Amino acid sequence: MLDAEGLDLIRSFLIVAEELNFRRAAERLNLDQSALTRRIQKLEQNLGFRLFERTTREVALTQAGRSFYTDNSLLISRYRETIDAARRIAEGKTGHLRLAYMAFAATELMPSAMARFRRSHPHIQVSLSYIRTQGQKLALANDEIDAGYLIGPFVHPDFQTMTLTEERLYVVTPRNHALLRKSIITPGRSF
Amino acid sequence: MLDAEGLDLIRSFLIVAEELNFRRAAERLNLDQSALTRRIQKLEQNLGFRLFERTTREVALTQAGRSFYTDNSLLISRYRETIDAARRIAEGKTGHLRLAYMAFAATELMPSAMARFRRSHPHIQVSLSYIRTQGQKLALANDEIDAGYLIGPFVHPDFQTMTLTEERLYVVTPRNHALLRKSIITPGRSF
DNA sequence: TAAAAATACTCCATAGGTATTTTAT
DNA sequence: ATAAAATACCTATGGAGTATTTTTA
Repeated sequence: MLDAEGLDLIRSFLIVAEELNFRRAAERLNLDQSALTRRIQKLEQNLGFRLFERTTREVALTQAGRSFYTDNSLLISRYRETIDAARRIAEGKTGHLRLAYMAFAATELMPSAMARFRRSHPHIQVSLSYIRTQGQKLALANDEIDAGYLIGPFVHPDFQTMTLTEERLYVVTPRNHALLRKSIITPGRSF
Repeated sequence: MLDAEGLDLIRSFLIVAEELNFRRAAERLNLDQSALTRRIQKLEQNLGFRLFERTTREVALTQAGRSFYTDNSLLISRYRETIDAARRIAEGKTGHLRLAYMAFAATELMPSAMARFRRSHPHIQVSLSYIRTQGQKLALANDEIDAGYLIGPFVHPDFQTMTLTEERLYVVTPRNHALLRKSIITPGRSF
């Protein structure tokens, strides 16, 4: 696994700190002892302080080296975890879909789509929230949701829409209401 | 400050993720745009998945890239902190001394030494613990303390001793005790 | 067609290997 | 005398710059 790529110096340091022996550490790193010596020298030079006290007979961490070791062994393993997390997402083994819906989609559209999605993408975690059209537009803009069922039209360069269903509008009045005598009714103040 | 040495790829990624534009990111990194392109390519190749979706017109994070960014945005600064912490120790600006003492040192020796030490090394944190001679030897071996006031002799290749004071032994007896008639008294069962 | 990312090519710095020297026990 | 780290020297890999090509809105 070529994980901590680019962290060669730090990784080398950690190994030496564990082995306290350049030759063995070099072996573990598949590297020549002289190269490892130079790596550590370079790291120490970059940092500006010594990490090891060494004679040809004994290698020991300095106090600063000890601190550097404990701090960074955590850091590297955390870094590896971030890679794994990202990889899982890349491979579709996990993920998160934040979906909003409103009344018109609550009974048929959303539940049946959800059922299909759950079947085809079982590793994706889905969170649902009930938000109405205007709220969804805000939520989309604020990156609080990834998609939503809303009432169109909604035209915006950053977003895509797809018409899933069309519904006729009905006017409901008392019996014999004046509007019933008109042949065309326009939405507005008129009624 | 040549701090994040070796974290070039990650740092480059973070900047591109912020700018979402290779040319601008390259400028921020004092680097040629083509070099930056190659860095990201290399990082992606190392990781094994794509971090950006890019056309010549638009650069966007992939889901995995987004995860990688949020997880690692603090990585560099955390790493810098580990360096600073170690450097402070290396420069003697901070540190920790774990000191043990026992009765004979509690009234004069230790307190006055502590006062001097505090003055000369105000950044070093000192923790004191009351442990008797045998316990101190164990504690030293287990790296639980750094130094201690104990009753010598104590000869061991891993440790150094320094005689701070010598005390005469007195024998206390009831009046007219038999021992008072001897001219030499040897410690042991004799009394 | 214009602006941005990707590629081709060259050059140089740096990192690694081999052989040797230094050092401490 | 020996075992380990450090150094000298050489080579090769890889990363950066320049110039150019490809791509898409």
